[in-house]
Amino acid sequence: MAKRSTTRRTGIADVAKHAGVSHATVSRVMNGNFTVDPVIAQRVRESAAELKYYPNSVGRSLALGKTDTIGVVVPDLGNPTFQAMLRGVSRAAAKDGYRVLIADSSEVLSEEAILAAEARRRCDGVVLCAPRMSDAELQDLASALHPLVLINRTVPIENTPSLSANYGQGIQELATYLVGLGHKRLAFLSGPPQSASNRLRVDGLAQFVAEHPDVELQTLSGGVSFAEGHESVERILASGATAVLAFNDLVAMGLLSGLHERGVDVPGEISVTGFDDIPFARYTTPPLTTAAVPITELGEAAWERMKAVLQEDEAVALATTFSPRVVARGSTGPVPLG
Amino acid sequence: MAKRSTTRRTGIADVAKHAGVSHATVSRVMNGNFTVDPVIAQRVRESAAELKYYPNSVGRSLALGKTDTIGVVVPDLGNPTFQAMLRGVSRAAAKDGYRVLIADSSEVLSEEAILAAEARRRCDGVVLCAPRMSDAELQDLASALHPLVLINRTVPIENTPSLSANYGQGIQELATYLVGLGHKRLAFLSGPPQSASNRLRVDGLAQFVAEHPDVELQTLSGGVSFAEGHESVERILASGATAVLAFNDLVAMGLLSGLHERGVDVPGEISVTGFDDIPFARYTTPPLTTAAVPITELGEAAWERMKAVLQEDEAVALATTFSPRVVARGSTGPVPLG
DNA sequence: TTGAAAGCGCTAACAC
DNA sequence: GTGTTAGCGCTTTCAA
Repeated sequence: MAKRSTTRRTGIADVAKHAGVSHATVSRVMNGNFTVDPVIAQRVRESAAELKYYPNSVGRSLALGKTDTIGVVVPDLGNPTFQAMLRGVSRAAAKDGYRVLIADSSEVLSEEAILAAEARRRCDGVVLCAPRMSDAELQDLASALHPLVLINRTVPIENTPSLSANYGQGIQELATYLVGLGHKRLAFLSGPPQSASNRLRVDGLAQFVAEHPDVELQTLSGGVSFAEGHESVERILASGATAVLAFNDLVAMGLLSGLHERGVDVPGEISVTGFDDIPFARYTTPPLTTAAVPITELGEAAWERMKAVLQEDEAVALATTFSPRVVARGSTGPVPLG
Repeated sequence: MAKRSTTRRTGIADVAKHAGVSHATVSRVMNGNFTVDPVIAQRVRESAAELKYYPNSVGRSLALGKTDTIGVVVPDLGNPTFQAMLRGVSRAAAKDGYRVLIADSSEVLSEEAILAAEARRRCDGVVLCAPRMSDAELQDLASALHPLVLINRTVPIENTPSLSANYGQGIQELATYLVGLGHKRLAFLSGPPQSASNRLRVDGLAQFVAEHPDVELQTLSGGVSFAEGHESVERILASGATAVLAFNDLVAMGLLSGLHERGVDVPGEISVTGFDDIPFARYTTPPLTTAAVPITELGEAAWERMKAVLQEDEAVALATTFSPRVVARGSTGPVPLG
């Protein structure tokens, strides 16, 4: 038996009694079923309005077998990239009457699978943003999570669409751009080793170096945050590189800030690139050259795929890749002389 | 009758049958009720594991009359301030086993009340972040929304706690700081007229000016975004002010960027302050002087109040105010000579 | 066109 | 300690 709160909300039964009809009829009216006599329908609507009746969505969900809600699991709600994804998913889903339940794993790997499973239990499907778990674990979980959509993680799983940015291509284009400016000594400030998108960058750069034997590339362990970029200034300067590819814009901005404090001229003495093109990138000093990842669109596309899976659409695109676009701004320039 | 999908998930009845007990016993075991014989409990757990059974949370919610979910309504998911609030609420709620459903009104005023009401129908309570609706509308809605917690909006409503930053005090402290540096001609780049937090700043500045007759203050209509800050450069320069109080950090950063492009030295020729202390504020060039609003803590506190209301705690603090703290950085300096 | 009744999956009071 | 049963609030089939 249900615990009833002190002041019960008005239910379908109250409206039925007030309008002098059965609750089935009220249900029909509330759902716009036109088989109801217009006069009665009107009376029901008036009763509903008078009693301030709104259908209880839990009861509705139970009867309908759907919640009109999807779960979105993100590694860190404080990260602008995931915020933008979330916003894309949320706004797109809202247009179709769906809501988003958020699950923030706070970068705790062991929480991720649990959160995802829990989200799935409450929702009609789940979107996993850049999941940190292993391929094997993801494969295992997939069937329990279905409908499942992956963002920035491509794993071939049946019925599981994925949307991702082509980080490998993006970083290659940035490198190409730098080399075009005359740079031969590059440094890559890498992200977390377990990050799939970091691996894509590493692989992309490896390919780039293979194709450009005259270019020297050093990889320095970096991180994902301002602070980590800021802290790597000394190591970057010691590396002798004339251009730095930072893992992302945050790291690049931290680096820019650190270089500025040390009195190093950017791009006069060293060029810096970011990755993502977060909103702030254009407002750094100098403005940051970066690879723009259409991250909000990725989120929107994730919802479109989810919708298709929910509608059991047979023709769901499986893996979709978005190409980053180099945005040349002031933080990069010709290689310094001498 | 419920629409059943092609592959039904395993329900409590399946486990009951498999373990040879009643579904009530399964329920007891799943809820850690210790009145069950340990041997039987173990058998049930094994059956549940084997069948990969997880309780359906919609059924659970209906029976228990609660969803363990709260709704958070924000005016704009793209705004760092609301992102930080959301993160605070979400993480704090998660620690107590609650999840957050997001509702982004995209600054569309007419959507706000609808979204809030809809969120309330699906959740155990709602948190309204900086609601744009009128006091009257908010009053009307409050009882339907209860349990309700307000962030950055103080309206005396029974049972409705509110958490807010003291924007009036914060802007006065910034003004005091600037005047301490010798500035006498200030400009305020204001936010949206309908924003409650803007009004608090305006009122705070009015009081400040009243107490400092030697200080001249001009108010220029600004906005909330980078772009709007960037666009106001000319008007700021034309105003003749030696120090600018921007509505928030975003506007200040846009302004900083515009001034830099125009070759105006900050703080040599003009001082600029922001408001909020968003994560990027310390990384601008020069680093931004601002009033730090403990926004994530506001979100966390909002959850604590919500929890108290949900537990029908009699002693819920009603209006809690957080004081911003001036963070002096490089974007402000002594008034220029001559 | 409408109402009675079953059922969605679960919890909890009650009886044994 | 365990099963039976009655709901939680809604949708939908079926019969009238």
